[in-house]
Parts: sequence; C-alpha cells; structure tokens
Amino acid sequence: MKHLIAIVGPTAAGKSNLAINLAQCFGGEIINADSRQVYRHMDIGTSKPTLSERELVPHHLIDVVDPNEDFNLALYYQLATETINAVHTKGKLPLLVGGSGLYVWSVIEGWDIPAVPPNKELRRDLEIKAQGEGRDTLYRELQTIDPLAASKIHPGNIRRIIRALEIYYAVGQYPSKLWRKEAPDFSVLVVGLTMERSELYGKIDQRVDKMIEKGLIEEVKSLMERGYNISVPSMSGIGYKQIGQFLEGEIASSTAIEKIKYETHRLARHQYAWFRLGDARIHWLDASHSCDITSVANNLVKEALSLRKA
RNA sequence: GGAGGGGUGCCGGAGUGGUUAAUCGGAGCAGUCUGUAAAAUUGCCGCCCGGAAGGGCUACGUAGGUUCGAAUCCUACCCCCUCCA
Repeated sequence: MKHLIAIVGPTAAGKSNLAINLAQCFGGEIINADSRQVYRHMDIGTSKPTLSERELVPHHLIDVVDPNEDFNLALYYQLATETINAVHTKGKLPLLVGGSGLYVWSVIEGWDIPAVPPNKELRRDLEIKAQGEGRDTLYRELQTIDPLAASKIHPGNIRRIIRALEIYYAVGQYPSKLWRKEAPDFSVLVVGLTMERSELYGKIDQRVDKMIEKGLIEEVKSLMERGYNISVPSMSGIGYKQIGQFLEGEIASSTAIEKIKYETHRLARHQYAWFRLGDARIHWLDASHSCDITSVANNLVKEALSLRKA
C-alpha cells in the first residue's frame, strides 16, 4: 500500500520543520504545496526552506518556474502527482507540505481538472465586457448556459465566472460536468498544525521582522532589477507587493511592514477555510509553545503506515 | 500668560439639530472556491434577546443647559496640538 503524508495548516505554524523531522525518521521526501515557493528567486518572502535544510531531506516543487512564468493549479497537480509517483517508485515516503489548500486538496482528493488552458485574450475581453456592461451580464450568461455552475459561483466573483465561460466556449460542455474528482491510489494521512490565533499572529509578526532582517527589501529590489515588476502575478504575493510599493516610493517602509503582517494574518485566516478545525480528515496537533508535536506526529505516521499496510 | 485648532466606536477618520448605532478605511470575525489561489469573492463587525424581522440598553472628552428632538447649539470644566510670549 502506498502512502502520502500531508502536513497542512496556517502559515508560520511550523510545518516545514515538522516535515523535515518526519522525513528524516521515515525516509521521506518533501513535496512542496505552497503556491509561492515554486518561484525562483523568491526565497525570503516565501519562507522557503533554506539550502541547508534542503540538503537534509530532498525537497521537490520548489524553484520550478521563474517569477514571470505562469503557474497554476493544473500544472501543480500534474507536477505533484508525478513527483509522488516518483517518490513511491523509489520506495520513499512522500510528504506533501504546504498551506495552499487548493493545491493540497486537489492532490489528496484527486481532482480532475478540466483540460482547458487559460485563454488570455478571452479573459481580457470578458473582463472588459464585465466592466463595461456591469458584472451581472457575464453571470447571467453563465446562468443560462450552466445553472449548476452558476449556482456554485458567487455573482461577484468575476474571475471564476470567466473561467467557467472559458471552459464552455472551449469545449462546448457544461463546466459543472467537468468538475470531478477521483480518489488517488494511495492512502493519505493529513496532519494539521494549529495554535491559538493570537499566538499565531505573534509568530507571524516575528517572522516578518526576521524577513526584513534577512534582506527581504534587497530581494525585492533585485527582482525588480531583473525586470519583474509589480504587475507580474508572482510579485502580487504578500511581502513582494508591499515592499515593491515601498521601493516605488508609494508607502513608508514601516507601513509596508505593517501591511505585510496584516496581510499574513488574513492569509492564515483564509487557510483555515481550507483546513477546517472540524474536518475529520485532518489530525490536528496543537503547535503552541513548541510542544513535542514531533513525537506525537511520529506516532501518527507510524500508525498510518502500519495500520494501512494490513 | 495670549491666540487659534481639536477631543467621535479597537484604530484612523466623516458627520454640524431629526430618516444616526453614527458614511468610509484599517484591524478583527465568519464564509465561497476544480488552470491567476499569498488570487478573486461574500457576509458580519457597540452590548443584550432573536434564525430573521424586530425589540431593549448604552454611546460621540466630563458635567450641566436650550430644544418635541443634540455627536451636532449654549455654559463651565478637563485634556491634546500649533503659533505668539
């Protein structure tokens, strides 16, 4: 029986460290599930594992595209499943580690992502249309084409509406019929790290201050010098956007830092929407006060590996 | 000591007599989501009861006053800022 260990939870909860520990104990390899660590040259702001950490245990799906390249769910899904297979083939234990819920669940639940690549011209045209004729026009169009899809998308969420229309225009099929999932052929243990909100916010704030000390500003500066300006999607990430604004002279550095902290708090809250404390699939561990989650997690993994072997 | 400006909800900041529990922004809280996801997007956000509709209570520095009615007008006091001495 093949296994996958997923380590999830909000940012700054200590997922990476736990993952490295577990990987060392169980002969594992880490597969990144963080939507921002896939970009090269964005190290400090994304809290990538350091090079020395990456020497301890093999890490996959870090630094896979340049900041100006497109990256998306379908690509992630493909890379992640391939990598999991490869790790299985080696007889190692794959650990899926990261806080990007969409990516994590797509792998765990085996989503069948509609094979309709983005059509940038269409998207731009539809966006213009939405601006000109009002946001409702596109939504109504989707309602007539595929009421089920429309019911699952909020009328205000233009981006999702456009994607659904994009699928319909490309394949001529109802988008909602293409949203399927198929359980993968490995068993999954999902370990979630959590802690009290105020403590988490405190850790986040500390980490942001450390990022600045480690040279986040220089990192952003050099990215901008390479020609990656604020408009490329990867530069819209937390930290990069605000430092970019500071470097452009739009805001003070103290404001930028404060914003980064607040935005990261918001990120953590959104992550809990993907990783619910009430979700029975997740084994939540309290990561407060740096308790010995490692040994608890160790036992969980041990149990998962042996139980499901039988 | 003199002149002027100001004190509004967790914070910033509107509001100059009624439809104001008080525009808006931030923070916070709770959701949505199958090719941008650290994105995009929705709701709540003084307290209490209620699922909601709604009801009750307390609020715009403090204390009085005018008024049918005050965050908004008047008086006194307290505090803050700027300028002049």
